[in-house]
Order: sequence, then C-alpha cells, then structure tokens
Amino acid sequence: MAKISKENLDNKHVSFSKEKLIKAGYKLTKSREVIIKILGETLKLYDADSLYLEVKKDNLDIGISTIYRTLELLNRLQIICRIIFGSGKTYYMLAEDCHKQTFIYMICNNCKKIITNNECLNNSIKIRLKDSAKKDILDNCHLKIDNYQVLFTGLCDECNES
Amino acid sequence: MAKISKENLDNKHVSFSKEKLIKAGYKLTKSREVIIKILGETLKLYDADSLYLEVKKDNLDIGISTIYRTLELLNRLQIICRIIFGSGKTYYMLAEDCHKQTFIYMICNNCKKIITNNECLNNSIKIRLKDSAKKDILDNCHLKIDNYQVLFTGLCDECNES
DNA sequence: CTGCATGCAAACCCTTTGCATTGGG
DNA sequence: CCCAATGCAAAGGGTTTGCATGCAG
Repeated sequence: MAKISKENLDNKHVSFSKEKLIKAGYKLTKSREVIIKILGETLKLYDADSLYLEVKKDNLDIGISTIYRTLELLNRLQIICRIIFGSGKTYYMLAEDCHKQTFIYMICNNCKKIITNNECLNNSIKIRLKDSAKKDILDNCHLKIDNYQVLFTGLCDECNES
Repeated sequence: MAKISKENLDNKHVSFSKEKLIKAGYKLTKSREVIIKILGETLKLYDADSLYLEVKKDNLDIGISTIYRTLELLNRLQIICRIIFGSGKTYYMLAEDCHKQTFIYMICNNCKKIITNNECLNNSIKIRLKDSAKKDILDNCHLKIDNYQVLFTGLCDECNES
C-alpha cells in the first residue's frame, strides 16, 4: 500500500479544488490551474502581488486583474480562504490548509509590530475556541463557520516594559 | 449625591482622554478636541471619512490628513481603538467604549454580507473568551491585551440553505 | 462557434507624505 | 517665540472596472 505523503495529500487538495471549480460551472483555464497549483504547493500565505510574482517565475504571464478575479472566485467557492491582518493587504491560502492552521495574531498599538505564530497566544485561545464552538454556532445561530481569525490589540512585551 | 448618568460618564471619558494626551506631551488643539468629542458622543464606529463629514457638520474645517494623523496618534496613546473588518476601511471608537463591546463578526463567503451584533454569535464566543484569557495571556505570554476582535468566515443562514 | 475569461490601462478608494504656513504653550 | 500641528495637493498602495480580444467547452 502506497504511503500517503505530504505531496500526495497536496495533490489531492489541488485536484479536489479543480473539480469543485468545474462542478460549479466555471472553466478550468490555465490561469486558474496555475493559481491553484501554487497555492497547493506550500502553506505560505499569498497576497495578490506575491502570487503574481510567483506566476512570473513559472514563465507565465497572468495579468494582475486576473489574479484578483481568480482569488475572488476561488474564495467564493470556498476553495481558498481569505486572511485579513489589517495591514492593507488580503492574504489567501488553500481552504484545506487553512483549516489546519489558526490565525491568531496581535498588533502592538505602539510599535505596530504584528505578532503571529505565537505558540503561547495560539494555545491560550485554541483551547477556548475549539471545535465545539463551530457546532454550537451552527446549531444555535444557523451560521456555517468555515474558519476564524482572532486579532488582538494591545502592547507587545517590549513596549509593555518601557 | 449626583446620579451618574450616561452623559456624565461620557464626559468623564472625554476629559480623561484629553488629560492623557497632554500628559503624553502633545498639544490639545481644536482638531484633537473636536475629534475626541465626536467619538465620545456615541458608541458608533467612525472611519476617517465619516468623521471628516461629522466635523464639517460642526462648521469646522479639519483637513482629512489631520483626521488621519489624529486617529493614528490617539490610537497609539490607547485613547481610541482600531476595528478592522477587512472591508478596506479602518474604524475607530473611544477605547473606554470599545471595552464595553465585542467585535465578533462574520463575513459570508458567498454574499459578502458582514454579520455584526449577532447576539447568538457574540454570546457563544464571549463565554469562551472571557476576562480570564487576558490575564492568562499577560502572565504566560507577556502580551498586554487591550482588546480583541474575532472574524468568522463561512456561510450565512440564507446562503447555507440554498 | 459562443460566451465566459483574460489583458491592458485607467479609474478607484483609502491612506500617507512633503512642504509651506499657522497657532498652542 | 519656537516647534509641533495643520492644510493642501500630490503621491502611494492595493484593488476594481470597462472594453476589446482570446480561448475553453
């Protein structure tokens, strides 16, 4: 029996995404295929511009407006998810990967630093917002939660000392 | 003994804000005073532009850049707080008022509707993120949490049905 | 072959910045 | 009086849109 490697899983997500697109009645164009492929390759967050540059590396030329239109479409079909850090840019990630991560971050009001991937902060919140919340909200509020992000504001350790 | 009315409380917040500004070494200019006054009048969220228009109603002419500069300053001094909905605009509210509210909202991936002030959603989350979390995070992670916002993505009740 | 998808450039929105002028302490 | 704060206009960054052309089904 074949081992299920990270690569196999990723490919599965990519082809699943393509299927979803077609089932929804959209054409599988070269642009859409490439964008899904790139997003499927890593757990990295991409904004429109960095995706645009990444596409260029593949010797393809996709207009920035197509990037935006594609990201909007993929998000609407829940193939990718949007992450908003309040930095002015919007970031995206394959929805399947998004569910594996938590987007819990903090912006320091003083030095404007964005603190992400803070194990301590993540754990403290994850414990409080674990899966039970999703079911709770679906049952009681009739909202189907796909994902969540928590943004904290305050003072980081350095700014709090001084 | 005088009754503590909503108005008295608000005025208290306003004068406290002005004090904080002066103590930090900044001048109490007409612009700053007016902006603090307007923010102190309601629990409404203001973005730079709606604040600009509100100031005009008071027959005052404050340049939009001053509005931005003042909001930036007041936020840094923690006199006001920033609310980020991912709509492209940044909203502000007097910090004292901010602590009374919770900014728990949901964006529907399909119809893009922003659901705020949903009692059910708020309660479901507030229970999980109550004050104990702040202390927890300060003690363990050395981050001084001033406020938090939770953004959910998924499908609203209407879009989930169809 | 038909209409959806694209590229391009221009427009758009929100926010920031440079610089000369003003006014608070 | 002096320097911080302001107004103005222009620039900046991210995103959207109109329109002619291209290509997937």
